[in-house]
Amino acid sequence: MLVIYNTLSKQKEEFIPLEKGKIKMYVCGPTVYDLFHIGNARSFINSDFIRKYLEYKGYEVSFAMNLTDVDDKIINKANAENKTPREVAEFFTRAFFDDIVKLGVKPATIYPKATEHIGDIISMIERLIQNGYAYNQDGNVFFDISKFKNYGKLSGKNIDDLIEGARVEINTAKQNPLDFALWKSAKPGEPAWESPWSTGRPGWHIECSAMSCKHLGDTFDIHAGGNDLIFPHHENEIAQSEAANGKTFVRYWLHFGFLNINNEKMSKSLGNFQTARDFLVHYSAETIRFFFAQTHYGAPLNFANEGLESAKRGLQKIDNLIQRITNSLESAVDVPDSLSAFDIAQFRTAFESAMDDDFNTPRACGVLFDFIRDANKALDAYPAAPRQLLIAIKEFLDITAAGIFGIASFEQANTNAPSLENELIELLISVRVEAKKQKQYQLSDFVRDELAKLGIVLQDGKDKTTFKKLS
RNA sequence: GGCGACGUACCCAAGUGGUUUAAGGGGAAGGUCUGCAAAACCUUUAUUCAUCGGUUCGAAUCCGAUCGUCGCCUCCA
Repeated sequence: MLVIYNTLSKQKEEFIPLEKGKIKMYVCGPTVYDLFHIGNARSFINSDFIRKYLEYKGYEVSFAMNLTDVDDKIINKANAENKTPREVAEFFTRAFFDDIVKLGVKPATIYPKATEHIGDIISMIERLIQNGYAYNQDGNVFFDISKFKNYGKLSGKNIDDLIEGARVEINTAKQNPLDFALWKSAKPGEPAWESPWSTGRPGWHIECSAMSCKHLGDTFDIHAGGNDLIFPHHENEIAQSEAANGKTFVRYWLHFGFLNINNEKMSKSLGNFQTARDFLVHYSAETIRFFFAQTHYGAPLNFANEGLESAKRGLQKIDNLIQRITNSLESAVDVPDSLSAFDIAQFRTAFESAMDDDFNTPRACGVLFDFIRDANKALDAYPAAPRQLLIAIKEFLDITAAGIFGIASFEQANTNAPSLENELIELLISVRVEAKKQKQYQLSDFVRDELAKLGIVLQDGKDKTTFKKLS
């Protein structure tokens, strides 16, 4: 049974999709005005874990992620760089896709863009006005939160407290300081579309409502995003969508904890961020994915060098087993009963029960490492590598480490399959073995050291020397 | 000011009433292997869960207080 913590109810709930076997899922995507940072990457990668696990469970997942390509920040950036907002948006949209692929994130089913849904947005606003939830003030349309009785149900805020809070800006055009813009009339030079109210552009929140409803339906299963979106963004999405459609908007809300740096939220406005692109110069995608997987998606996570180094080393344990399997598969012998001594099904069950419990990736990682330890032990028990056991171990790793987590890869494992390079290395190894036999240790150490300089590490085993290429 | 989250070993981090006298990763120590190393693998590493009270047959887990950290209330994943 899959259980998900729902922000709306503040508790774990059994997950039952609206339509059997199918899941409609929406994650708030980027505003394409800059490269995204690793804090943003945390949301994308956590969504990726969740999506891949749901697919592993056999669900057909329709996964939509919006691209906000019209926004103040894009306009500002364009002005600052003497470009059109469209050029800025297109440039960073491409950059987004490049980086997401490098991070090993499976592309969403659809990436709706705000600028391609202006018609849907306008018709949703029209419905809101018709239903009495919105008003036009000199070409600006605002949502009237006093008309929506459940306003605050997601974030647990009450309207009076919010009004008292000193931080709500007074905007005289609004009837209530908490009302928010659905449509903004454009200033000269800004991107703008014709509408019944003014030549202008959509407000921030409405695009998500219009696009998610269009592509996933008026009611859909999962909506995820960063913790900071709970209020006001998601609160406003609920108000708009439910006021326009008269139906429950989203059934399960999940929110990602922040990536902190020096125990402070990493954010564009604080300037304490590192772009994902820059990060990938120093570390692999597998490292950051594993680093994220070791903390629950909802908990805050401090981004520190120590933690990344620790993740990087931990990953080697997985790689070593993959390397071991890849190398020994060729010379493996048939041992049909080799499976009986090692109960893989038990690990599969443990892995699933961890993931079924609100996508508990840290616990699932624990299962993975228990598995690795036991798999090594099981293999040690055989004088020659048993094919059936190797295949079963590989299968488990393929599903978990390589598949759902994307923190390891059999494709990238360096094989000792014949290639000129590998044969040359083998030749040097046999020279070294010969030198060792004759106790010419100076020569054998020379071969070892020189190969090490080339990134090839020799591993003297019991009766065979193997090698490993460092990437 | 309002609302909320969190505080578990040297570091990171699961566990939220008995199967846990607390998973897993890093680190450290020991071992196997080795000419020596390295790598790899194996083993060990918290009677204790911020502090103090309380509830309970039984708590890291529930309740209260205290201290500390962080977030939202403004754009933000």
